Amino acid sequence: MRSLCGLCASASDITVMNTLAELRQRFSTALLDLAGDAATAAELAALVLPSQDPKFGDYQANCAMPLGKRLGKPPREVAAALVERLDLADLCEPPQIAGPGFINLTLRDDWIVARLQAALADVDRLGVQRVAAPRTFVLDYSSPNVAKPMHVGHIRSTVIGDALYRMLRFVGHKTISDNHIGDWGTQFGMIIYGWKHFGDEAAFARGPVAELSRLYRLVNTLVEYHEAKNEQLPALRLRLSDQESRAAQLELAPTPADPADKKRAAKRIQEALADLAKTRDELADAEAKVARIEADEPLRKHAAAHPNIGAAVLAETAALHAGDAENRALWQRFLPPCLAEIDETYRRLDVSFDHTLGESFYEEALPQVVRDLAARGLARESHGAQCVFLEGHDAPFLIQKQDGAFLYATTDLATIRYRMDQWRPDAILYVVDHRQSLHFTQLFATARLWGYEHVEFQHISFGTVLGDDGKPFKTRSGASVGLASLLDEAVDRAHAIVCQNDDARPEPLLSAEERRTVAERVGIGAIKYADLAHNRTSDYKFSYDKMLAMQGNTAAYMQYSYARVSSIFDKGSVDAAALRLSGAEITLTHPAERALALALLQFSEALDRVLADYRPNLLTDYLYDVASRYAAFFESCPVLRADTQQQRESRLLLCDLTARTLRLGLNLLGIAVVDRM
RNA sequence: GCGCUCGUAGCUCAGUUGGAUAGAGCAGCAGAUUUCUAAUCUGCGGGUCGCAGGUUCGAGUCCUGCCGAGCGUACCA
Repeated sequence: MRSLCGLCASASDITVMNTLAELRQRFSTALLDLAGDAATAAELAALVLPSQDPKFGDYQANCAMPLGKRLGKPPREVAAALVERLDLADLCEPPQIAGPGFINLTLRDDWIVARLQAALADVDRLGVQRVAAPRTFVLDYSSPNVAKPMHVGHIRSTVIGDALYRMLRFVGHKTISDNHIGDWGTQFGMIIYGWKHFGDEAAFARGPVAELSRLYRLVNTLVEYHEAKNEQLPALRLRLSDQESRAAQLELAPTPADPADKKRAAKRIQEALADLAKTRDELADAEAKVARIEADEPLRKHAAAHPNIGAAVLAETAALHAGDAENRALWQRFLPPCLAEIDETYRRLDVSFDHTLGESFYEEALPQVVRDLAARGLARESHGAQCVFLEGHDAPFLIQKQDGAFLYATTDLATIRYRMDQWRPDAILYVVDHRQSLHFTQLFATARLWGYEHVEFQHISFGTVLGDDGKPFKTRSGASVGLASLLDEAVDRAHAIVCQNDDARPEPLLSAEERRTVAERVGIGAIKYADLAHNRTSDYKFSYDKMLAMQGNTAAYMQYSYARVSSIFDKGSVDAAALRLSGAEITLTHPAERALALALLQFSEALDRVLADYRPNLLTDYLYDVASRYAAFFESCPVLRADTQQQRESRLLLCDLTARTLRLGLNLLGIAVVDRM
């Protein structure tokens, strides 16, 4: 229960100064003698929420219904008693009781304006307060394998992790990002083996990473070939014949008389046929893979010359781990260019890390981890492996293999110990795809048994990036898509769109140089925003057309909205900074002004919601709402041509705050804006 | 077999500890441009929220069962 409380307190108690928090505070006070105790009052006060429909006001309190039930009184009566006790006169119009006992709240315009003026004066933070009790967060995200190029699978972890890092830091927490790269695994065995047998010194000199990825691909192909030929094909053929006879048996069995049994039998046949079809597909794939290599003369020769390549690669890896001088030297030589390559991708993505402590960093600590867990009776031997058996799990958590090698479980445990010793965090967040949830459940359970009880471990899991066919995003030939080429494609498409639109103008706005800058920001932004705008836990379909669309909830639309607002200041030769200091005031007369103002007021509430459950899409939703309201305002409220000087200045202030809210919000998501596009 | 995630408009997706008449974009239809950037905006049509029960003042949201999809499930990470 205590750990759950720790969870609830997590990152969400951000500011007592936002409107929602202020309302809840006032309700909490008013509820105290109705509810009896402070805890119940706070719980009920949490039922004050933004209204979902403007006709119910700006906020609504839903607490009278549950409280009425608790007290055995009609909810409307309770609502009336509550309104009686509320001290909201400076904040709201008189509360309205509606329906079964909803209390609808409409903010006073002067209160909204006062808040916005304060936000305007706060250049960097737009009035968002820092948390009262900062916590220390370690964020673990991106974590690519360095010996192979980053691919589409790294987008979500990198982009979501970076956005959470930025937001947590912005609201005042201490944040430490640590890129747990894979720099010590089998993939290095592959390139070491590849270098020794197929390496090309001249090619390495020309382009080390290209040469190393060639070696990686070549060795991987050969390993997979022998695996397919020697293990997969026989196994699949065996399984196929088993499944064929089972399906035949089921089909021949007499149909049961009982309807329920009959249905079950039919289902079993259906399942057997589905299994059969799946096995046939797998077999066909494996056969095609083998055939492809045998049809390629150079590959066929390599394959024939290296029949035991799989074991040999593992031996090279083991030699590296054992301290073999030659392999260590090669590792030392290969690692820097690999790191430089991924750094280039991070530079383009505008992502950086405080630390990059990969698997190799923990190599020496691993034996001690196993000894320590065994000494405490947490780990024991089973089938020759060292295992932690956990309640509620059939399979144990393996921390050392039969052959003595360590696993990523071991490294993760060593990493936890290092991070706890070094940084004493309150929370460690792992931004890793959902398929690893069992691993993290076991890892966290083991870490707690190991003594790390008072730290919040969170697996920030996310869904898969899918292609058009609804299957994991791959190239036509089935290879994973390289991240660099993905970014190139998005930027190229963005460039075409930018040029097309700018050329269509009577007077093109942008130089060739500007077009390239805009395309880079729009293209990269599109990929990041599409990722962040989807619910973290669901899969989503990757589509360049959708993410680069100008309508809807996309980076391009948000960036365009920003550019449109900015252009007003250019067009009117208005110095926004000077205007802010001029004593000009916001006045809300038009409904569209008020709707925009209300949204601008709620920026910090949106951040609260994001960090309560680490869901960046709640910020994109908010920003899209701001942009939509700005569009409505822009249609119906002339700014530069306003009726009076006072109205002109008021509207310019709203524009200024809109622009800065969009820019800050996008920056917290790791997305850059442009002044013109 | 067991476990986790999911099923919302023709398509892609939102939906805040359970809140009032379930939203957005695309696609379809109808409009707005001598422009403050139309790369835009406005309006219309479109839903048995997989199915069936249950909990309650109130269920897309929680519980149970079923149907369907994906993922995981002892020595890869």
